[in-house]
Amino acid sequence: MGKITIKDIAKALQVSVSTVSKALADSYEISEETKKKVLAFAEAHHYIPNRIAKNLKQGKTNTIGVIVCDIANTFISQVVDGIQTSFMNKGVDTLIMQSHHDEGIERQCLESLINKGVDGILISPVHETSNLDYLIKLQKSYPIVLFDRIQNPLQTHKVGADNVGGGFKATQHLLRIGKKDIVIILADKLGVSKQRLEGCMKALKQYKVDIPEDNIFYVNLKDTHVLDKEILNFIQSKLSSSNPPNAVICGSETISTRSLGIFAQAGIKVPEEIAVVGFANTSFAFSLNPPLTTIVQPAYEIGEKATVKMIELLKNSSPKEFEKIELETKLVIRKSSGY
Amino acid sequence: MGKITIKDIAKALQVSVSTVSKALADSYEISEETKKKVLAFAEAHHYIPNRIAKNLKQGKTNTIGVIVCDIANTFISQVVDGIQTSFMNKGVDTLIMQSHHDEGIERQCLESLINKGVDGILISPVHETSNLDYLIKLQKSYPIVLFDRIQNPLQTHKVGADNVGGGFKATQHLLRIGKKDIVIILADKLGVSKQRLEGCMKALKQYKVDIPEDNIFYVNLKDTHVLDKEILNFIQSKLSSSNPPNAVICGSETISTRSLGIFAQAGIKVPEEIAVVGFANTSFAFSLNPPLTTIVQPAYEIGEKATVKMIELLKNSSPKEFEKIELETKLVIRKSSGY
DNA sequence: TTGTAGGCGTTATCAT
DNA sequence: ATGATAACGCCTACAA
Repeated sequence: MGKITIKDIAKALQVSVSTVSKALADSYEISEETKKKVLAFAEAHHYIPNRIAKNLKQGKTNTIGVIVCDIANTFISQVVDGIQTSFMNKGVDTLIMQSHHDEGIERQCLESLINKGVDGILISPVHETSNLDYLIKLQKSYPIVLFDRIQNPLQTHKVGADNVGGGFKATQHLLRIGKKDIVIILADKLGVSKQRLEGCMKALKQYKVDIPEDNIFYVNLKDTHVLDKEILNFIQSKLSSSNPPNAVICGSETISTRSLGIFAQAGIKVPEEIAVVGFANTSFAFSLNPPLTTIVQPAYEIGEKATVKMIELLKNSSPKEFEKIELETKLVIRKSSGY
Repeated sequence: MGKITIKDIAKALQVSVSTVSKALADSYEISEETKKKVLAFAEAHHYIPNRIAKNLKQGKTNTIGVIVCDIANTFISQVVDGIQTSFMNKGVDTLIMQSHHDEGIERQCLESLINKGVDGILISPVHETSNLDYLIKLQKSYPIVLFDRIQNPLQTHKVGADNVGGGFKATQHLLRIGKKDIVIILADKLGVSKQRLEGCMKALKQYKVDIPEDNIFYVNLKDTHVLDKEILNFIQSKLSSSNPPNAVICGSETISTRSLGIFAQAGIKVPEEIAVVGFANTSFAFSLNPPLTTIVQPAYEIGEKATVKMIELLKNSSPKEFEKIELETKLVIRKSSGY
C-alpha cells in the first residue's frame, strides 16, 4: 500500500522521473501515448502521490488551521461543519484546534499551527484583544480570517453574524405584537452581548419605547446553579414590581433554554405571563416547552463564507482591502413569544 | 517569520548543518558550548523547524485522521472534543473529516487521509459494512481504531458506549419505580438501536415483565414533520388502547426531545400520564419541560480512550490483540420519569 | 566533537 | 517530447 513512488514508475516504464511527474500532472509537454502508459501503470499499482514531498517542494501545505473555543458548542460545531465541508470540497485540509476559552492555549494553538506550516488561519478569538500583538505579527506572513467574534481591533477579514440586526429583530418582533415591557438578560462575558443589546436599543428607540435601565440584566454563565437562581430571582422580582414586564429577550442559547426550564418550574406562564425570545441555534428550540421563538445565526454560512474568503486570499494574496461580512440572522417565530 | 532554516543558523554560526541539527536535537555528540550557542541563536531568530521536511524525512506526519458522520451532532461533537483535546495534549495533529452519512464520501475521506499521509485513522463508520473491504486492506498498513459505531465486522480496536447496558439501565429504572407498561421508540436506521433494545429486553426478562411486541416502534428520523406525527399517533393510539402504557423509552436524542415537545402540545402529562426516559447527550436535557431523565453516553471519554488506544498503536505497532472497549453509560434521573 | 554527503519524493529549470 | 539535475529542509550514517 502506498509504497510505490514516481521513481518506481519511471524505472518500470524505462522513462525518467521528470517525464512521469509531468505525465501525472497532465503536462502539455508529454505525449498522449506516454501519459496513457504512465497513468495506466500508476492506476494499476495504486500509486499515491506523496503529499508531503509535494508540500516540501512547494512550500505550501494546502492546510488551513482553525481555532475555536469549544467545538462541542452548538453554534460553533455548526460553523465548523460549514468550514470543514467547504474546505473539503475545495481539496483543502482543515486542522481544527480548541482554545478552550483560554488565551494561553490559544497562543499555543497559533504557534502550533504555524510550525505545522499551515497556509492560513481561521480564528474565532477568545476575546477582543487575546493574542492581538501576536496576530498582528502573524498577519504579515499569513492570511488570517476572523469569524464569529468579529468585534476585534485586528485589521483583517471578518465573517460573522449581524448581531445588532439580531437584537433589533428580536425586539421589533416583541414590539409589533404589543409587548412593550421588555427585560433583557445578557451573558456578561459574551462579546456579542454588546451588539445584541445595541440592536435591542435601536429598535426600542425607533419604536419610541422606553425601558428602565435595570431591565437589562447581566448573568454569568459559569455556574448553572447560580445562573438559574439569578434568572429566577430577577424575573420574579420584576414580575412582582409595580411595572411588571411582559416579555424577555434572552441573549444566549444557555440563558434561553435555562430560562424556559426555570419559568416552567416556577409556574410562570409563557407566553401569557411573559413572552420569550431567545438567541439560539439548537435544533431543539422547537422541542422546548413552549417551542422557543429564536434569533438564529447562519452558522453554517458563516463557516462557508469564511472559507471562501480564505481561499480567495490564498489565491490572491495582494488584495489588502479588508472586508467585514455580517450575515443576517433569522427570526424564527414559535409559541414562546405568543405568535 | 518562520523563514529561518537550519542552514541559516549553520552559516551564521560558522558550523555545519548537521552540527546545528544535532544541537537542536540535544544530541550527546555535541558540546554544551555549541548547543548553547545554537539554541540561543535559534531562539533569538525565532527558528521554527520545518515539520514538513521532518515528516518527509521520517516518513511520518504525526497526524491522525478522524472520520465522523456529522460534526454538528451533539454527541459526535463531544466525542470530537475528547479526541482533539487528547491528541493536542500529546502533540499529535487531528485531521477531521465528515462522511455526511454517505459511504461514497466516506471512501473519499479515507483515500484523502491516506494520501495526506496520516499515521493512523479513527473512524465512526457510516454503517456496519461501509467500505469494509477497503478498511480491511487499509488495516494492513495503518492502525485503525473504530469508535462509537463499534458493531462492525472489522477486526480492530474499538471504543464505544455500552448501549446494551444503557438500554438495561433505562428499563430497570422504570421498572424499579413501578412503571411496567413500557413502550419503546427506536430510530430505524440507527445502528445502536439494536443494542439499546437488547438491553431493554434483558432488563424486562430479568424483572420478569412482558410487553407486547407492538410496544416496540420504529421511526425514521429523516423528516421531522413525519416523525412528530408518527410518534404522536403511536402514543395516542397506545394510550387509548385497552392496555395503556405508563412509560416510554426514547432511543435517540431527536426522538427524546421531539417526544417531550409533542406530549406537551398534545396535553399528555409527563410523567403522570406517561414517564419518559431518553437517550440524549445534550446539556439541554435539564431545560426541557419537564427535565428529561436520560441515558448519557460518555462521549468525551470515548474520544479520549480512542485516542489513547491510537497512540498506543503508534508506539507499538505489534500488539495485534484487538480490544473492544465499551464504556458505561450514565442514568441521569430527572422529572420526566417521575423521580 | 564536528563535518560531509546522501537521500526522503516531488517539482522545476534547463538541456537535449 | 523527454531527460538530467538541482533544489525544498531536515536527518543520519560515516568520515575526519
